[in-house]
Amino acid sequence: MLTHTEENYIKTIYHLSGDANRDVSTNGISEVLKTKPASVTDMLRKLSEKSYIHYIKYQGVTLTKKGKKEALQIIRKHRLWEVFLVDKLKFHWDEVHEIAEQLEHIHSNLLISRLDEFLGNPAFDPHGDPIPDPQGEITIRKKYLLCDMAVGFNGVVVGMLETSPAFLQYLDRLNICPGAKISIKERIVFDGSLEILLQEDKQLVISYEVAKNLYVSD
Amino acid sequence: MLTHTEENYIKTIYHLSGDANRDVSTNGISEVLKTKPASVTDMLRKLSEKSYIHYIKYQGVTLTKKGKKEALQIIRKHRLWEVFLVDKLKFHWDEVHEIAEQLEHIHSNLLISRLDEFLGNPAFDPHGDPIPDPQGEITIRKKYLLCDMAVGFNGVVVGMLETSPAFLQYLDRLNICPGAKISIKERIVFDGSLEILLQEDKQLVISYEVAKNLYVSD
DNA sequence: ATATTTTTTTAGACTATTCTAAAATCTTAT
DNA sequence: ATAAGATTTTAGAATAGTCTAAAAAAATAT
Repeated sequence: MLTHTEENYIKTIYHLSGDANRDVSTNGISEVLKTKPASVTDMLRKLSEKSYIHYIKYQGVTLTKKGKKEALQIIRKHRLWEVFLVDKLKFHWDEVHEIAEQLEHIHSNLLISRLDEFLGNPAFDPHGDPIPDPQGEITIRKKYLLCDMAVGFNGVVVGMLETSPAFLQYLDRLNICPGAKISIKERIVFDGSLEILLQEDKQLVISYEVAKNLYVSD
Repeated sequence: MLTHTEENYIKTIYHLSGDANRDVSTNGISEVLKTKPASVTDMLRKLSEKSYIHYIKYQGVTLTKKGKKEALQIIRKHRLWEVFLVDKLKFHWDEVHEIAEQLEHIHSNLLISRLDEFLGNPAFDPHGDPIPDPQGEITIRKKYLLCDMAVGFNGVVVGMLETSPAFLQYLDRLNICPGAKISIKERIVFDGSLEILLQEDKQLVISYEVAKNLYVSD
């Protein structure tokens, strides 16, 4: 069984390597995990021995099939717990990450399948990210920047490019959050701002700057 | 902040010392935690330095006020999670302990108060044990062995003396579980067996041997 | 009261994870 | 092509928690 630390490294490698399974750098990992590169090297040797990663000295790492499977299980747990925290315990979608970071390390398959069922088998977490199924399959949902969509577009908010507290607070004030329904009514040519309809009832105007930082999907 | 290990030691000392805050032995702790006495000694020195326990070499330990407060918080978390697992995720009351052992170490006061609220501020866990309130106060509920109660008694099952799988499985077959309402209709003089009414609708007879191992409260 | 047994502690060592400092390797700019 | 700079690895050490073996203290039995 993996330790919390090993799980965190695997998860970080997954996030850094992206869908394309690109090579991940030692420094990159150390930055995310706030450890020194030397510590990362030690762990990489260990994970390589346990065959969770492909690792060649000085050349970066990728996850093996086994490692990727493990990463997806951890992400599945993390995102299911986030849904629990937001849907059931009324947390704001923006304050659940740290708690889910702890909960994702609870070991019990039965717990996770029961939780999944209890939550109604959600496909996306409160940030709009897909929740891997028990086999590690994820529903890929193409996402676009709102600013690139045409008048008449109709879809849902699935995330933000910019994640500074200032931006998130502003969005919150506008009632824009992941999962919110959004459609484009008009584009103001003068400054690129958009007139939108939110949740099918609130009409408002958002600046091009805001639209440039909002991911949507249809 | 305490580590998982430190929390486990504090919790164990609390459980071993009981309400009366009796002195706890090094060997006793090592047995519960399945570590060697030498390891316990090391940890006791550490917890003593952090003033969670009163510790004099060769004389056993008790919790300080600070230690007891900490223990009660951990127990509060453990028992609230047990309620969650049974009430919401449909676990059997007898299979939740190990998972709760992990969940009790999640650090977030907000999480626990939200969970408490979500569960309807329960006073007892699925085993019938009291859940400390946020200040660490516990509702003490006097418990008796069912065999000692008179005909006409009316109350609830709050625990078992014997906890072997065989006994628990048998109780399960009879639908006797903590929280179940129970009243005594008649006592058979010949063998001490009891005719009882369970959950106000099921009438059955249980042996003296069974009644001797059932805790009840009114 | 003292010898024996049990309990507890000390001393020294191991594993996991981290660190610092220095060496090795790779990349980039000329 | 090579020097300078950046990245990565190695070497050696620290901390938390555990262990074994042996010493010290307490409890017990005659």
